[in-house]
Amino acid sequence: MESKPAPAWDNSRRVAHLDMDAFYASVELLRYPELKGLPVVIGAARSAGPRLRPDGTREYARLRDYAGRGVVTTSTYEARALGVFSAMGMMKAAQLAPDAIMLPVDFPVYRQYSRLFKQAVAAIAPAIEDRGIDEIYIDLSAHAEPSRELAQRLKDAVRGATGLSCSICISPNKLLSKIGSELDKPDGLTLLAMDDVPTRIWPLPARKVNGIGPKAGARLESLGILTVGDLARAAPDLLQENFGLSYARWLIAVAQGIDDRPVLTHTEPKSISRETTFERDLHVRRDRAELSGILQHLCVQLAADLQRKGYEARTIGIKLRFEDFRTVTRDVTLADAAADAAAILGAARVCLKRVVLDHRIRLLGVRAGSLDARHEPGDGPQQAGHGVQLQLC
DNA sequence: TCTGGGGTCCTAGGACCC
DNA sequence: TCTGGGGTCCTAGGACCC
Repeated sequence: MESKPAPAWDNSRRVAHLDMDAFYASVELLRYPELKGLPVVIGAARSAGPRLRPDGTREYARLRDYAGRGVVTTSTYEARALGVFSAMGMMKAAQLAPDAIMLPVDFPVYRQYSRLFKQAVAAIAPAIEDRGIDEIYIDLSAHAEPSRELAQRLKDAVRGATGLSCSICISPNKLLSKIGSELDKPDGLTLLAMDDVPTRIWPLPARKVNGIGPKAGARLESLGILTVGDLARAAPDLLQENFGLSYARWLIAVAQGIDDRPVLTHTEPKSISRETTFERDLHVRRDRAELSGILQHLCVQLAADLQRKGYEARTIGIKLRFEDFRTVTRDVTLADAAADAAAILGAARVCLKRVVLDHRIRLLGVRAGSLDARHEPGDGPQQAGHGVQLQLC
């Protein structure tokens, strides 16, 4: 019995990527079925939901009525057909689709549906990696059932638990499954094997690869590399000159569909943060009181998050975004880990003093990093995140 | 019509220690 | 006086993702 080194990829692995279709929008359509078939845009956290008319029908806000700094969180496929996509400014979306229905985001409801679909999947396949509210990876290597049947069973379970459709791809790794789950959206079911890479992956734009973002995509394009296939044919030296050794190596592997990352069923958080973009840019001196109050509020919220989740932080950081969109961060390591608002605020103020404040500010954030699991209650005095005298700036 | 909020990972320089 | 290499921590910024 010889022991062979692990191959660069393992065809015996089976990994699924499951992605809910237009998740927030689809949840809203369950609540407001009369909106089915219409362009609907979810965003505008500060706006109100639909109003009930005296005759019992609902009156919805239109995108044209929007004024503010929000971005589109999700849109229905009908809105996407009009050019409205996630992360687009709501004001721009309003230009493209003024008559589209506008709804505020309702995270508690989406989280509830998120739990429902993940529980339904877990009942069939428990090795799940959480990738946010609307998508997961699933390690199916231990299952015997053929991929198509298994994928269909997962989709049926999700629909049964939530009434919602999802798209799923099963392949030998996370990279391919992530790409594949998009190929047949919505309500998709895609199976990919390593042999399919040249025919099904190479024709795709390089930007479809998870990890090739706007910057790398543009750089690749400037080199004449438009598709994954172009990437597979690119000279390694050219890639290394432009992206550095480690990213170049990763690009080369990715172009062959190679990805060894395991499905991580449990991870500890590395940081917890709170930030807010103001409705108008604030002036450091003239709006000092308001800024102070916002900083204090963020610290109280962050302390509550830490305590609820059972962590304390050894570093505290701030984030500022100026009116010109320039972003700066500062952070400081504490002598003792902390989870209380007063300590966080004190550290945030230390950070703030290290920033030259010569522009109006549009965003302020506070971050807790280097997290440790907190001692069990009863180990010592725990400070509450409220009721403390907070003196600011 | 300027661009949310919550994260992860990587790079890189300097401090500091052995 | 000048000269090392390695390891780790701290800090800042940036790319990327959902």
